[in-house]
Amino acid sequence: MSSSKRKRADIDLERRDDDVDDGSGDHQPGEAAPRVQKEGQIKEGEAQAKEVVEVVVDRGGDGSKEEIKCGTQQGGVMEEDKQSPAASAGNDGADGIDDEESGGGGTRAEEEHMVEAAPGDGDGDHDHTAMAQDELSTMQEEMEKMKEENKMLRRVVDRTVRDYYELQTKLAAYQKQPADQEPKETEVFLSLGGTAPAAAVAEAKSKEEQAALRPSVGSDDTDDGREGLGLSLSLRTSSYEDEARRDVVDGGAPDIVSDVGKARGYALLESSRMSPPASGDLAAAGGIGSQQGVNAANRKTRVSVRVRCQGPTMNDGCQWRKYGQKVAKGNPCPRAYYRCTVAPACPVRKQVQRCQEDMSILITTYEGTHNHPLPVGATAMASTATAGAGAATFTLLSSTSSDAAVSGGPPPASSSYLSPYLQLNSSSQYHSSASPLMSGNMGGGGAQHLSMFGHSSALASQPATLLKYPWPPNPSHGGAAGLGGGKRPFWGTGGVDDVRPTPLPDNAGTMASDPNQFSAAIATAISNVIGKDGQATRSKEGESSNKWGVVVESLPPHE
DNA sequence: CGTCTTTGACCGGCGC
DNA sequence: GCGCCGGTCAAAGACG
Repeated sequence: MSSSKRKRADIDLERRDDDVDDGSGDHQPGEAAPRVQKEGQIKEGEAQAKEVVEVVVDRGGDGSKEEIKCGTQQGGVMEEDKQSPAASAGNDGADGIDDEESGGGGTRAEEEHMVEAAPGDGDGDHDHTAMAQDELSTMQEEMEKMKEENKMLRRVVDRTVRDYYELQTKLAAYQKQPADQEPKETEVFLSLGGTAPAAAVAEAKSKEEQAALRPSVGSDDTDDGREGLGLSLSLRTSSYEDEARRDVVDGGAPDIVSDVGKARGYALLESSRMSPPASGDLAAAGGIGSQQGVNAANRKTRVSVRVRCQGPTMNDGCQWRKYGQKVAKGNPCPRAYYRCTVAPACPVRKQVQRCQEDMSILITTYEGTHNHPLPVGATAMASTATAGAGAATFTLLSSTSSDAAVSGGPPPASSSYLSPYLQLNSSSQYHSSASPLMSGNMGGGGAQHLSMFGHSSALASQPATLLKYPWPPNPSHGGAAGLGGGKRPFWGTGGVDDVRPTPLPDNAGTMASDPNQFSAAIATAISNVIGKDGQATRSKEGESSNKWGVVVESLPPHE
């Protein structure tokens, strides 16, 4: 990753901080439970701040200025403000309007005041007055537009929040179903991209929702393929075999690819749990004499992540050893098999395969549960472990396409269902912290489809400070530090030292600078949310906020 | 020299 | 029972 990219991430981060302050007031990180509530409460006010954030996201996501204008109008103004200081006179006013608007103000009088004041800051020339008037009228029009958009956004957010809570309830109920009553496994599809996976979209109800929502959310976009980053999550039941097949099929879904083709960050997560692992599974994993025996248990937990990635594999923070490669039927691209080498007996494996339709998309499927402390940077497989263990840990992780990877953070103790989204937003310097436009029903047998696509980030209020320590500040996560076996740091470039408690901008920038990292983080987040059982919502603070290893070791007996 | 990747062979599950 | 296919093993080679 280039230094320029990193720098931009830092800048965005700062901006975001400001935005958060403007819009959401002061949220304290780590208060996840109240946070959930807060989401609903601030949703209206957040609509504005959201958009600001969103712009930053879009820009970062595509790394081009053009992308920026795909954001909301407010965002565009903001961007101009940033990019061309020369035009700061008018833009400052616009910026101010943004703030006023978010605060519920944004009246015409205020607007005039702003605009007139701006030139005054310059030279105060009378000739500029006429120009200012023109500008004023233009801005008034923009304001009207913005207001309309805001209304739409608020409606969307309202609905989203309602849906979310409804869904959350259903999800909890669903996850509490006894394993033996669940012959089918649950799949979770998460996609970061312009659109939801085709398979997921196929669900009628979800489709409806998306159809209804997308226009409103994406209305600001000037180009279709660039809806920026979207996040969609679907949950459904299916047979294990089907899932395996879908690994290929989904990847090949034309509509996905087409959309993905333009979205920088894309990830699809697929989490499967045939049934909760027996309590002995981990023990077996730990003692793995025969991996075969363990595999059966391990396979109960599968997480598939699709990330647009140029490298042969995405760096998810763990160490892997390739032990095989095979050309799977239906996809000419060979599938590589990796084994976790963090611990000698770790049963976790992953399969990496390029998407047939879009070679730039890497489909990584993690399988199994780690039997060792995980590097905080571990991505989906970490989540797998967590999910399998039923622990409510969420982590942000990184996955770079090549070397360096910074990872995400120790979960806020909360680990509430919402936390991932919050995390998502908190870390989405570049990626859309979309308003979780969740739709669909958990209806029996049916597919649940959660989609968070688009632009506004209903959850943007989450303080960026959550990212301050994407890794446990506590060196005792030594699992991570030592996980490389002393060979290689999990975070490529600088080794462990580099990633220590560096303040927010650094790591956040790193993550933000790599869409893949973020995608993987999201995947992990969602995976965790889905993977954990209902119990997870209780958020066993001590454990979940501890390190991964602890989580793994504290498997609920009933699991 | 140790570690990792490559690659062909082998094994087990599944469908016909 | 047979063949296909996915997954794994293990020897050989590559690399630092």
